[in-house]
Amino acid sequence: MSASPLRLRFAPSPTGYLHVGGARTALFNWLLARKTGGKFLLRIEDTDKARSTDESTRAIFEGLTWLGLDWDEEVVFQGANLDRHRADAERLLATGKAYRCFCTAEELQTRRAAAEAAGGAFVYDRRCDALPKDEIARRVEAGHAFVVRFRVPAGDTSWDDLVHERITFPNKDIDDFVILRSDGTPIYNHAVVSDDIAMGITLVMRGDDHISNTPKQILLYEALGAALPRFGHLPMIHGTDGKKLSKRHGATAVGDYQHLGILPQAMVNFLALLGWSPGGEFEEVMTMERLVAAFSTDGLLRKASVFDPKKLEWMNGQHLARLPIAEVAARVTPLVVAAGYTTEADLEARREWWHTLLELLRVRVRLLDEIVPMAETYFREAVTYDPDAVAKQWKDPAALGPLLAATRETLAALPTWEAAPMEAQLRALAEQKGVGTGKLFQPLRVALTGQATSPGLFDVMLVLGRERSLARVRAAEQVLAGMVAAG
RNA sequence: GGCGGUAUCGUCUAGGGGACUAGGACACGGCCCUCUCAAGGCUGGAACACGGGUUCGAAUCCCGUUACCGCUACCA
Repeated sequence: MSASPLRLRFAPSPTGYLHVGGARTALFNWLLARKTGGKFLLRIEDTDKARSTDESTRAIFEGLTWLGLDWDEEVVFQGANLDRHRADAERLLATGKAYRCFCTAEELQTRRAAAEAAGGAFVYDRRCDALPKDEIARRVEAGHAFVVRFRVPAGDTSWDDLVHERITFPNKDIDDFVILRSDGTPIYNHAVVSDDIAMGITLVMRGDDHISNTPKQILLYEALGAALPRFGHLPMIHGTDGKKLSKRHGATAVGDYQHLGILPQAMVNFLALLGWSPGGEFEEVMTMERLVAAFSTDGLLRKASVFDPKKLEWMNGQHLARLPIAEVAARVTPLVVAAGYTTEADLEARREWWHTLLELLRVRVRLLDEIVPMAETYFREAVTYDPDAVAKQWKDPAALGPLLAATRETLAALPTWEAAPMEAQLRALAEQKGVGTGKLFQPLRVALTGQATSPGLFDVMLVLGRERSLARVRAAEQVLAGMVAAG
């Protein structure tokens, strides 16, 4: 396509956390940069001093890093470019592309209210543009406050959007917008254009809530005599109720999902499929590498999509099941250590055992954190019995006690502690006792784990080890005996 | 209100005039597997917003309507 490498950017304002919508925008820019050998730049739009915080800036860095979206070159802080923004505005003033406006915010507010009351749309009437030169000079001399307004020329402004087709705005519908506040700081559209020009951005890919800003920005590029970049407007991401995603929908920051136990690769995969499709038949579960290879602006969709947490969870389960076990261990180890079950050194010492346990558990969960409670019983000496499991599986303590005793003796008699002979002997025992395997295995599961559900029984006994398994069965026998005695 | 954008199963999407009795995925139901729970396999219900055109033929092209979303600040 284009001969020179693409220069793309993600330009969030640090006024909150990294939102999933922003993350998706960043992802698409990153994907395209990596796919085409272009650059992916990061610019922090911190010109709104009142709302910008360092904490938010950090959250953006952390969020992007967690997702694996690394940026090229130095981070640009918009606030540091104030002098250039001002100089560009001065240049527009000098070339007659912009003019000073002395109307106060209060006056404007009143006129706007009046216009709306009359049922019409408010457009600035250019009264200050009609001021005589000497009057302007007099007011400036007298120190009257003024803003700088861009004089929107007549005509139409249009562009070929990368996602949409051609979009056209009649200039008459565009107000003479302010580019410099009375305190000399730039307004968004002006700062963006000034910075995008300075950064050499060749493709502006952002949310489609910026579509109506685009004609203003194009006009600014032209007035500044700069080459136009291409524009691409991505659809929004909505909540399950079809409304723009917000706090009401629960977790909206990527950090929220990180703490919920979502894997970054799952988040990336899920987000990539919101507003983009490789087209045709395709496997939905993809690695970063595959996404980069498959990504193309041709597959960009125009319709807003709904963020479905259920599908994200499913996606996470898929990635969790495919991840190399060492990576799963790296992520779960801190969690079980934090839960107080064990220490990192202990897990390192019995790495193989730990990995075996994780293999058994990971396929049964969708979120990383869900592994933690499941793993607990394998770290404890004694079993904590789940009341529901006991109520369901230990209904007949008098009959069960002897059966578990027989089970324990059978297991204890095994020359080796291996799954196959274990299973063969226990099945034989069930048959000999005239009970279905379920009638034997289910109560035994409760005896071994305290739970009604668990990985396969023989896997459980292997992980537990011979001594602990036998001890737990014996403990269960005692509990059952107590139940019989208690009536 | 004005301007702009969008419109395929509940959700994510395939589809770019005939291959569509509209395909896949998530979710939901059933069945299989089975010591439980998952995973996996099979399977069921479920959609082209509406109305006009264009065409031999429209989910696909055009127009209108409706709905939804965004913008409409000396916010970003």
